[in-house]
Amino acid sequence: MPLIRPGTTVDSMVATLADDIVHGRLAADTPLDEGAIGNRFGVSRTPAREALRELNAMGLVQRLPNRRATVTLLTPKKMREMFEAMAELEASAARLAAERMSVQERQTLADIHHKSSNLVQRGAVEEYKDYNAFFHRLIYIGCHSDYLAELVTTIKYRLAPLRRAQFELPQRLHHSWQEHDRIVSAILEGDGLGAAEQARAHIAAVGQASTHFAGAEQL
Amino acid sequence: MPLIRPGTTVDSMVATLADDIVHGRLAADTPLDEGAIGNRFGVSRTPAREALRELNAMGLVQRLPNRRATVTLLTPKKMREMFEAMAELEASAARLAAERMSVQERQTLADIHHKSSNLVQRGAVEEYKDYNAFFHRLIYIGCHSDYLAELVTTIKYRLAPLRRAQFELPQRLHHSWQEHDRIVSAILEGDGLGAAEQARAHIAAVGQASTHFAGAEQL
DNA sequence: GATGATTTGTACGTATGTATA
DNA sequence: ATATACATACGTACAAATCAT
Repeated sequence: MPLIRPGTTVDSMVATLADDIVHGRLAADTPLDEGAIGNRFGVSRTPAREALRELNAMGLVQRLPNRRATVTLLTPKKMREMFEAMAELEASAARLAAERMSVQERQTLADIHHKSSNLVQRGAVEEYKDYNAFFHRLIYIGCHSDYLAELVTTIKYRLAPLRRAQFELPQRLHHSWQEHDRIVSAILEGDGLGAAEQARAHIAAVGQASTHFAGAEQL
Repeated sequence: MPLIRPGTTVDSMVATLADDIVHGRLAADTPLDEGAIGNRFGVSRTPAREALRELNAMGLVQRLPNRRATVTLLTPKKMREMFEAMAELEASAARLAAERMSVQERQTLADIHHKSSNLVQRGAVEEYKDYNAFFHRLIYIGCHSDYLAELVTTIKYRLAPLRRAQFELPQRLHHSWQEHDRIVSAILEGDGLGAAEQARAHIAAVGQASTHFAGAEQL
């Protein structure tokens, strides 16, 4: 008997479709027909319909009564507001991490951060993306609030299609590392306010770099 | 043709059930049978099932594969984390409000706040609850971020069953007003950091007062 | 444990609402 | 503007999983 329950049909459909949307394989405004979705996964309309409802609740899909569902189109205004909220939550997580991280946790953060300077010098974009995800995850863990971590992770996920392109900008890798450096310093010093401020500035920069490619007007 | 679309069956079921849960008419851990829910609203299992999925996405209902859904039971840990996240988001909203509110918006906030001191002196608990909701809404509007406002509103909604009892504590009305007073002062002065700090402290106090009745151990 | 009752998961059919020629 | 095509909303049926005895 498996300890992990065999994910239901709908769950796996949701996971696949969410991934398609977040990776841009399903473009914004694409109509999502219940029947077509069902066919794609070899099931009837019933589970397809439930998957669409779930995706709608996540904000990835738009649903109106008696109308076809469509992939959510983020307006520039909404993008800015989501990056702003993400910045605020990252700032909160960084502040709490500065106050609450154990010695061990601080050590690990400092370690992986310093090792990553190597990636910047080599211009290893793909590897840096992985490191970057890990860096932020360490802060979420360090803030010792699963709920806060979940909130910010959810927003990040929805913004993933935009954030993906940021490291194509020249110098962005370098700047990102420097921003991380300031966050790490503040956290190691236990400077909560400083960590919050640096984290907020970091995400603001990410937002700038990301929306630069999304055709969104800057604030 | 109505400008407002006639909400679907599922939507109204969700609204009713959410209200029942949030107002405590459906206690935590109550099993929610698909068939029973359908009967209650005079519909078949299909819409009932979709309503439960929706409530699950909102966090109000717990669903496991092939098992009955139940009303979500908040653990003390989760409660604390939710109040903490709410405090952080309220702090962010207050900070942004201090920076962005128009003269008119500041005027309105100051007005209704000062008028409310009357309610405190009269001990008008029910009226104070209404004023309190309005006070916070003005700050959400003043932060000029619909998305941030939506985030904090959602969390507040889920914590409503706990928050409801807070004003039963002796002196809580009085303290609440004083906390509001410090927030208003900071906002009127355009002191973003101060407003954030006071808002955070306010929600922390709300959390203390609320969980006091919920049997949750204090931090 | 095995068996019967209950409940969920999925398929499919029909009615109704929306879009399009 | 009407009719036709099409998509969704909901009901019903049955298989599979879970629970209770």
